[in-house]
Amino acid sequence: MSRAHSQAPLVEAPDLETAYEVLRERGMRLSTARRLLLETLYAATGPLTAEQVAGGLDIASVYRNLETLEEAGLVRHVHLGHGPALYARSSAGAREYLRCDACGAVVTVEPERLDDVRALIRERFGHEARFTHFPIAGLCPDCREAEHAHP
Amino acid sequence: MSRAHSQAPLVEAPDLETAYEVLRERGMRLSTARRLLLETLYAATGPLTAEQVAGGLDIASVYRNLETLEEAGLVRHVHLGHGPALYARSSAGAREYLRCDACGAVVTVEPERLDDVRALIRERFGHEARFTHFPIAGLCPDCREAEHAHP
DNA sequence: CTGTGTGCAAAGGCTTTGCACTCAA
DNA sequence: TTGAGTGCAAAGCCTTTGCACACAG
Repeated sequence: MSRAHSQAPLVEAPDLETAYEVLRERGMRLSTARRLLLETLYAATGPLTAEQVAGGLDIASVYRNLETLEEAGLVRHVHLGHGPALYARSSAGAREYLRCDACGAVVTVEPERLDDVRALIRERFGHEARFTHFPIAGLCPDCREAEHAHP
Repeated sequence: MSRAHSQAPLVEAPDLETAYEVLRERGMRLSTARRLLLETLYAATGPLTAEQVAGGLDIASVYRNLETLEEAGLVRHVHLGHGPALYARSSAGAREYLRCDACGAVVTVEPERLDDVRALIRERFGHEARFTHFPIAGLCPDCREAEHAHP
């Protein structure tokens, strides 16, 4: 599956032990691969591709597990432009993204900083906007200026 | 190429003849394939996949031409969720999109209706948001309600 | 011991590239 | 006539699936 899914409810697991506990509670096995993925994601400073997070594990298992961990609410993925999806632990602070179409620069922001944007969109369209899975696309300050210079 | 490109300046070509004229002015050939693609896109009521727009033409040529026509400012493509990109003539009225992550529903809106959203984002982040190439993702009214019911 | 999770291999969906031929200008 | 544009075939990138084996519980 993984097509057109609403996001699984996020789980607060501030550290690895808690994350393992979440898996146990769900009756999921704590395989070595699973531990490794979680370790990598918990150590990472930003979102990683499946390949980056793999670290020698088979890529098919990596995708399967990332999906599973996402269903468990421990992991989230985001599509930044073209290229592969990026994965991160879900309890990692800032979780919404802006991305420059021109240079690819990505800004991560806390959800609260987009609450009034969300409110405006919701008032007008009834749509509950979320920039966690797909970012706000557009032009970053630099590229906007550059485009203004050479139009 | 086609990676991380800023959008080509949009060209107003309200009808096929004008579109052909644009190509001529650019010194581009009016091949049968090119005519066919433009005819299909100008006849379409909504954005189409490369395959839908192909109509018997070789898919490689279709992609090549869609890119070329996009550079000429006559065509634009949008990525609605996963799945293939969708192409449309650029001078087709409404041009920004909202999309439901849960059910896949797409709403097309005129750029003006997002101007204040854009202003808010721009004030706060300096980012010039554009929902023409990647939509505003989130939950449509129905799915938001459904999620509220079974959380 | 059981069946969940694993690696390996292969396929699948979308898109791009290489190459020789064709046709618009 | 000539090189921009074409179809065909193949590859490329990211991701999923099928299957037999392995290991957590």
